[in-house]
Amino acid sequence: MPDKTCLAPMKIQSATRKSFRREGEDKRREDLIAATLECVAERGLAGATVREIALRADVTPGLIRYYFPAKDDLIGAAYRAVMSRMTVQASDALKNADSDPRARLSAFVTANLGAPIMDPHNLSLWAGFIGLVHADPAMAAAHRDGYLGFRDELEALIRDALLAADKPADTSVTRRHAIAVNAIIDGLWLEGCLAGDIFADGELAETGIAAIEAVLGISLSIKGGAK
Amino acid sequence: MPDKTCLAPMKIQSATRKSFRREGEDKRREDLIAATLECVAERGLAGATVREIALRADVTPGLIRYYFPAKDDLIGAAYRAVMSRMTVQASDALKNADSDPRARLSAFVTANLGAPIMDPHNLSLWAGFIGLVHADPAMAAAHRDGYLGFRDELEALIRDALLAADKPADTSVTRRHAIAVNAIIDGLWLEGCLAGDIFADGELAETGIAAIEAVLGISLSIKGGAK
DNA sequence: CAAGTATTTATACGCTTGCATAATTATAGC
DNA sequence: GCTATAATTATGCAAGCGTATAAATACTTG
Repeated sequence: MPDKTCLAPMKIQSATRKSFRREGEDKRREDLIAATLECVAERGLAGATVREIALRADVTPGLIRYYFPAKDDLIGAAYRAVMSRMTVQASDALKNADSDPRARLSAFVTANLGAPIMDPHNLSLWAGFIGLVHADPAMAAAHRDGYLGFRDELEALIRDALLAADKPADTSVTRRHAIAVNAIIDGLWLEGCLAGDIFADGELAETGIAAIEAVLGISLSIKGGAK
Repeated sequence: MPDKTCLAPMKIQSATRKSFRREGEDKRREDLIAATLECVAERGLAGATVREIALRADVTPGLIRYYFPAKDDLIGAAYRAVMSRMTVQASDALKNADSDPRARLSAFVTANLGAPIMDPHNLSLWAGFIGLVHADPAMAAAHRDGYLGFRDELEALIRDALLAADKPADTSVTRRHAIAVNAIIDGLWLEGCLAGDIFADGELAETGIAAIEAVLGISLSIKGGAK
């Protein structure tokens, strides 16, 4: 039994070696993260194997370890990417929004309860990661930061909206309101992601805004078209 | 190199063979499911391997396949067990509750937003399974059934509470209310499971009831201690 | 108490996984 | 253009996975 590994001439093997380009570090990291998200979205977290990710990124598995010390680091980076993407998309909605604080809160809610944030893929990703949070302290910390950041942003919007409606807006009241409104958004987001097809278009956003108006005791629509 | 498998006398090997008892079929299934839930709770879905589950159930891996054709069947059974357990616990709270519909709704909410339902382990389990729902149609159906069942129960409670407060309770209004209240419960449950330690005891339940009162426009506390 | 059967263990196979390491190659700087 | 180096591929390994199957054993039934 001849040892092919030693006997075979090197040049012959190299004829079929894959050609490649050197990409910038940032580009590669982004590509790998994007490929990871594709895998998770399509086949769940279990489908995001090193080999499958590499395949999607048109790269060899080994390269992943060149950019990420361990697979978990890539997974964690992907998680942060999803959360930050959703955060940015929601914040973007504010940039193009009216200047009235109530309209801004309304726009924020609508953005979170519509495409592309309210998407089954996002839920799949989010859920998959949450399942790990309990075991991995580092990811737990990352998650808590994201959650608190979201709630803080929400609390600021709520405070401004309350003030604009001449309502009291102490920290004690805005805190509790933020918790409740956050729950409404999260809960409806969940429902929409899980079974979006059983709801009419925009129904969840409307329901959410109505519920939030009730909780805050103010109207979020600017009557009379004030500037 | 002698072939131990063939040369070794059988009797010697059997000296260390594990002794066992034959349990009833139901008992074994329950034990296996319980062991599965332990694994998922402690180390995530990925930690629920056939071998680990068998270890916890004090059983050999092979036995699992005797009761469940494939591992996925066990996982699915475990998922259904969790959901049904939570549903039953919430319904139990109603059995011991006041007869006033408003108090019943209040008790239902409180039960869902406290121990043992609002527990990080339950979230871990739930999230892990949700990650699979997207890929597995059978589990997706199981999940949707559970969700709609919960919402239907909630809608009935809401209708009764509204009627008790002399408020209109058409299907069109109860449906939307059920969606909103469901979101509040889910959202707060989520927050509590993920970061229960940053909330005071009972804070989430109180917040939830206050928010629901606002949404429904009724009070859930029976003033004057009516029977 | 003997025989039969349902339950349980034991063993092993084939596959996939994450990770390590050495060989190769594209690119940048002199 | 040459050379050094960083980026990428290729190869392989050890461990763990789910699953298959045969042997062993506890219980049931007569």
